[in-house]
Amino acid sequence: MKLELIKAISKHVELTAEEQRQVIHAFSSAKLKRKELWLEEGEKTQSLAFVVSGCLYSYSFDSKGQINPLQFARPHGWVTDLYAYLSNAPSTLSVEALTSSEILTITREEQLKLFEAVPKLERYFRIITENALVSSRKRNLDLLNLSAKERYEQFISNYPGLLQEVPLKLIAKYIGITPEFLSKLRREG
Amino acid sequence: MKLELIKAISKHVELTAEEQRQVIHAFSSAKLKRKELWLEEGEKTQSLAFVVSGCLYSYSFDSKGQINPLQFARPHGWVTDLYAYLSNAPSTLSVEALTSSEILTITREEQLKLFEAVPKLERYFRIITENALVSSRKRNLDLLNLSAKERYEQFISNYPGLLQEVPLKLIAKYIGITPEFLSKLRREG
DNA sequence: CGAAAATTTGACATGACTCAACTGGAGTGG
DNA sequence: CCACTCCAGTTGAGTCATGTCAAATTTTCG
Repeated sequence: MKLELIKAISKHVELTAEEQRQVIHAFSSAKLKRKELWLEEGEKTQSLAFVVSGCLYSYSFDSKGQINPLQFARPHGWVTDLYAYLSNAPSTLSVEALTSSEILTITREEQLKLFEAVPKLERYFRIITENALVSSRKRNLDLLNLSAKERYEQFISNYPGLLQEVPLKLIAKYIGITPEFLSKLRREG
Repeated sequence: MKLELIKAISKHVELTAEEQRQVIHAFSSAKLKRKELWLEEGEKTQSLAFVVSGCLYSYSFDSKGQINPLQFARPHGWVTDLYAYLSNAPSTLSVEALTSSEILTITREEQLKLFEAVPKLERYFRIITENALVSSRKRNLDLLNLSAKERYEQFISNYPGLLQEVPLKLIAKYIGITPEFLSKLRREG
């Protein structure tokens, strides 16, 4: 299963056999059942997860205590509370498995060591972070400019298949509307 | 003025004198007057700007042809159409000076060469991209969870001083409301 | 000074929310 | 295998935050 990680990295930088060995060595693997928490709000673990299979999502709680999904992570994606991961603050997010999932995890400390040992990885993480930034800014734009209905349609086309795995109320929250209103949008087609 | 760039980079990675020389060599400097465009929608320049002094902002046009600000860049900040910069697509954004400004620019091609010559810079750009991603995700959350008034207050505290330099209609668009409504919020205090 | 742009105001319209009630399917225990 | 519960999803009535449009006012700057 660690091969998936090497495959993902190889899309952006080429690793020698020795480098691959070091990368593999730095990660631990784990399995999660549906609804199992990987990261819980308030923890201070500083760990980053690569999704091999399944689907996770990160969320916070809004002012009314409702779940507020932030990011969905599918195979070959990465997930954590980035701010907490980088700064060693206690996590403000939780991360939970939507379906049973396999992940590979690395601690911040291990990652920094790995950067020293395999500097090419700086490039890999620079690139995926750049891509994540492009998506996040795109999302900002969509939130500002699209109507609720357009955001829903956008979501469907951005995450084909997620509609089957994710309860509608999470999708509603993710696109910034209430479940009731999403229900009406769906009825009207 | 290129010293400012070295200063900014030095906050995250240490450069030798020779590396500093190479960095400085790769950038060109430019001055912009108020309202002058640095990057125009549709161009294919693949250039990245570091702000030495002044203030720039990037924007697109919304469905009604209104300016839609995306990012404000102040001294020690970076700005470009990131997607176009990375992928060599024609730019969908424009970048304009809000006040007379000094900037340092580098082309994508030069930047990639520079990464080969000074690998430490991969780290620098990884770090600032990570930070930008944290901010962008924070902004997503704010857009989803805060009321118009709260977003305005957030803006004021995130960008102290920008209120003086930026027309209110741009601020309104940036926080996702109409200038009329912003006007009402400000009256009510 | 005068024109153009930015900001403000007010009347009215509407997209999206709230709340409460209802429906239906998924699990659970007897 | 049924009865029960529980939660996700749906509906509808009423409300509220924010938008629209048009006009008045102020500011900016050539």
